[in-house]
Amino acid sequence: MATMKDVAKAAGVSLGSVSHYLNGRVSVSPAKASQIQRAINELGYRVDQGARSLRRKQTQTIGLILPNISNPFYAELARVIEHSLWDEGFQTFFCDSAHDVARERAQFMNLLDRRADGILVIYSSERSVLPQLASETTTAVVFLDRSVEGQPSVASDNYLGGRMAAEHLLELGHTCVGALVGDAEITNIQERMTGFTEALAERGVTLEPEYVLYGAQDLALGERVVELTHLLSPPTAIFATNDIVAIGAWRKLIEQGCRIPEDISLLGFDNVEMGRLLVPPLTTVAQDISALGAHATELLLNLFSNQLTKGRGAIVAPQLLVRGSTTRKRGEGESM
Amino acid sequence: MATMKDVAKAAGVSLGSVSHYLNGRVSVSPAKASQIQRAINELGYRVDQGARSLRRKQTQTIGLILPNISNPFYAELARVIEHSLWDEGFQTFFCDSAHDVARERAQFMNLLDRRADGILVIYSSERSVLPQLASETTTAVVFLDRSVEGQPSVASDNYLGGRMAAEHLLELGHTCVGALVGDAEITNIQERMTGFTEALAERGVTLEPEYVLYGAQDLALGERVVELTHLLSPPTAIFATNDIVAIGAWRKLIEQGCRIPEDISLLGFDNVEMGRLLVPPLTTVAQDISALGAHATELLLNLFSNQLTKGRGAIVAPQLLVRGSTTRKRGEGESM
DNA sequence: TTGAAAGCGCTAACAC
DNA sequence: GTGTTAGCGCTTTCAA
Repeated sequence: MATMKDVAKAAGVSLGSVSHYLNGRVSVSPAKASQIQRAINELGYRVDQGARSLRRKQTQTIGLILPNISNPFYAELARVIEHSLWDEGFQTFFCDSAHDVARERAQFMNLLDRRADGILVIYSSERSVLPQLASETTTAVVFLDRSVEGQPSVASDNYLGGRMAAEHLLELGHTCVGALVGDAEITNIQERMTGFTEALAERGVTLEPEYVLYGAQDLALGERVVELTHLLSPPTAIFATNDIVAIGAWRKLIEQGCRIPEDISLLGFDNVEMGRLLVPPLTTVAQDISALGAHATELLLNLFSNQLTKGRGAIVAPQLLVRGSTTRKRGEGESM
Repeated sequence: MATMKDVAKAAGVSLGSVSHYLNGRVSVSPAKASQIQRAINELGYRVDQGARSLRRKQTQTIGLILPNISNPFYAELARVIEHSLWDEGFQTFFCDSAHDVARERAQFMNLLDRRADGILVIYSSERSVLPQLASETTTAVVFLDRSVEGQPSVASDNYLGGRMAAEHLLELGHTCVGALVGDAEITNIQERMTGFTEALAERGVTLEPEYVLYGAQDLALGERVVELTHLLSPPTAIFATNDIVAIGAWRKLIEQGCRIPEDISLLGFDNVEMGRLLVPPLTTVAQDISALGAHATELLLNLFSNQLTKGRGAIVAPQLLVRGSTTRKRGEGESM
């Protein structure tokens, strides 16, 4: 592969002139410029970004660590992030941690070794060591989808989202509600549940412990919804802390011949595309993925270019999307 | 950040010894080794992979270009690939081309500039210039999910998959069938349709032009399924060339009060997770994503490490997954 | 075993 | 404007 030296020789100029021509910071005469360009074309010369990075001490790369790219919520976030990063001239190093704390740690260190200019992380679990590692490095790190104490982080207002879910159900007249809680140890899920229960409590409704099921954030948890419908006095509405769980519940309920929303209202969180496609489509608390991604990349880029202070972050407002899976409690009139 | 030079000074040894210790190819005395290790710990030294790459002329990075990470089929493929690459000591540069030929081209060149050891590509459309660019570079490139003439490529046996779909429908007694064809210009889709129509033809069934709808590979195409059901003699079974399209059709049919599979059988291709979750679950021709990913990474790694010849590739067998969305044609007996 | 030194491909002072 | 040069952090030959 041709180097700058080869180009200089072919064009009959000095190495420095080629560099100047390429970087445009120091001007070169039109005559030399065209000679250089011709040599570049002839040799098919391409700058070596690695060598350039070594000198400039800037790699123009960003690392992205997330738990599972097959989760459509993370995939969409990754898409948005890659786009804005690319538009800003950065390449994305993609790391799928597979919900594995050790792997995640190794990926983080690897990113540091590669001198990534910054790292975006959606950590895998509360046992993650990344918040700790982030506080020990000088590399810019932004946490996404979870709020991390003392570290820059960008997340939805999960508490508010939880409240929105509860308020929607209350307005529809539901007073006996259940919940499916996936990955309850993760702070964002806790915030959703706090918002949900507090809003219920304010209207005198309590979420009874036997009406709450805990588990991993997956379809299997949703399918356990039957444990709720088999209760003596089954709930008339169910809140799932994320759409995947809600979809698992949807599937099980339909299979059991249960009508949604006539027999039971179902409400999710995230606004994954698939929820829209169900029949009936899933009512959900939508996270603004574009805003999440935009804020995260902007914050990260500011962090290492403008030397912004660490510890700042952004909270993105969620939005209730009322679709077909929730309706007024049976027997309830139209009056509030 | 500490450099090797700093470590050498702190340990009281030469720069070379530190390098030797780190790389383990030249042995150092136990005494020096422990001094060096101590210095490394004290300084929190981490090797600079960029500098190492410049010397070794190997970056241990692979580029992955795909049209849209939000497509669950590509997401799953990306997941599998990132995993095997990581296990082999490679980092993945992720590029989402957004189905944009110009963008895809820029990403490819960028990967070349970064001296990625290899590039894995699922190109965006038949107008893609990547097959051409790949033939002009010495960097290892493997095409995925599409067969490219004269270039190493890994794909499913789409022709066979198309045949499987047709044979399944024929065995169920369907003789009046329709098809929803997404992205018809892409070779893999053409192969699916060729297999499908040929297998039908062998049993004397023809796929009439008015029973075939063309469009982009998305939900909207699926929703146009009503154009088929409104025909005077509507098809009793429909083949969608991929699951996303099939899901769009599923949704529309259910909405219209059409019963699946009693009124109409529906068959997809890919085996996206969501298909399994519908009620009834979608019968589909499954692509073996793990095998696709494993073959692709293995081929790519061989290409630049073992200097294998270009032009080789792999074909992965698909598998018919009979689920609830297809059934025997109404009025047909159990006999074949 | 150890260390000195050349150099990977590039940038950016610096002097002309 | 142009060329020369030091050096980014590392690997690797080569002598000692």
